Amino acid sequence: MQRYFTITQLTQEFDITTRTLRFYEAQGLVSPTRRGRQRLYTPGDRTRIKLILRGKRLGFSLNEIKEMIEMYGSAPGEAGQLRLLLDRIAARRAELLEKQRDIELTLVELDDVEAGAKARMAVLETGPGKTSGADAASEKS
Amino acid sequence: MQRYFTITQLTQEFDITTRTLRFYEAQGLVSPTRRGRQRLYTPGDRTRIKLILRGKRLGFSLNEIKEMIEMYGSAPGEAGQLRLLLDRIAARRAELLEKQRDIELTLVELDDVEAGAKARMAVLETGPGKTSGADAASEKS
DNA sequence: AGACGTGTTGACTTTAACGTAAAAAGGCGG
DNA sequence: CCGCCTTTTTACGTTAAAGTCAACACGTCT
Repeated sequence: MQRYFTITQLTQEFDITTRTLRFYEAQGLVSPTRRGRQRLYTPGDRTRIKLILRGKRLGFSLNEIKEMIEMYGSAPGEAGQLRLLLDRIAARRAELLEKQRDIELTLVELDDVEAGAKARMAVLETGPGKTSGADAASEKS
Repeated sequence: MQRYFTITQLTQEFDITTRTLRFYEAQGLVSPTRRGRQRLYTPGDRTRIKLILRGKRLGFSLNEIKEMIEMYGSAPGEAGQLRLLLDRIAARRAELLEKQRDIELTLVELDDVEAGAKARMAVLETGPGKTSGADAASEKS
């Protein structure tokens, strides 16, 4: 079990550049310890990086991701702070649910396009008889 | 039933600026017709705009969105083109499914954080007895 | 005709998220 | 000790996606 990761190990694992990791550090998203000048990433840092990349895949900005990560480590004690935290959680959850709906809609549409394409493929293979005019433009509210 | 939308109608409906719509037009994402110089958006243009915004919410770039929209309108006839189209559809679907998984993971984590916060709230309300050391840092592979 | 609101075009600026290049500092094998 | 490699720091460049600003073109209300 390896205690620390070097920067290049992580860049290879996640297919990113050193520039990216240093940039994330400059933005306060990770804070690797140092041996002299050299950065040493703990397994904890590594999971934070995974969280960052996941956030990016979902289209969140680095600032938003930073907020979310800070939620994770937060143990603010005070009641007002907790209320605020709960609000932020609710907001994020709403965004995520919207994204879920967006994805499902998009998947359905992709299915439609694929079905149409496959139908045309079939026609081409069996020899073009007569072009069927089934063109679903899908114009809803 | 209104035949056309003006640019400001759409900016108000979707909460974007005129600059944005003109930019999308410059990128070839929409092509409103003109009455003189003025842009007139059809219901079809309007749905395209909805598609664009949905794509943005999912973190796709305008170029990616353009590709996807072009898939929709595509009836390329030729077999090679259709193969290529099917490949692209498969690729997009894979991305979307990954995003789905990412979202589900994130939702679970949000649930965790929320549960922790609510627990601390409860302690604060009933009067702090003794701080329970149940701190789930969640360090998985 | 004058003023007003709305729309258009063009140019310049901004912001996020890195890329790229230069120079110096360790560490390490021969 | 020397050369080589990785890492670091600093600084400037780039790209996508708009924002901002200025000036001009319409239709129209009065």
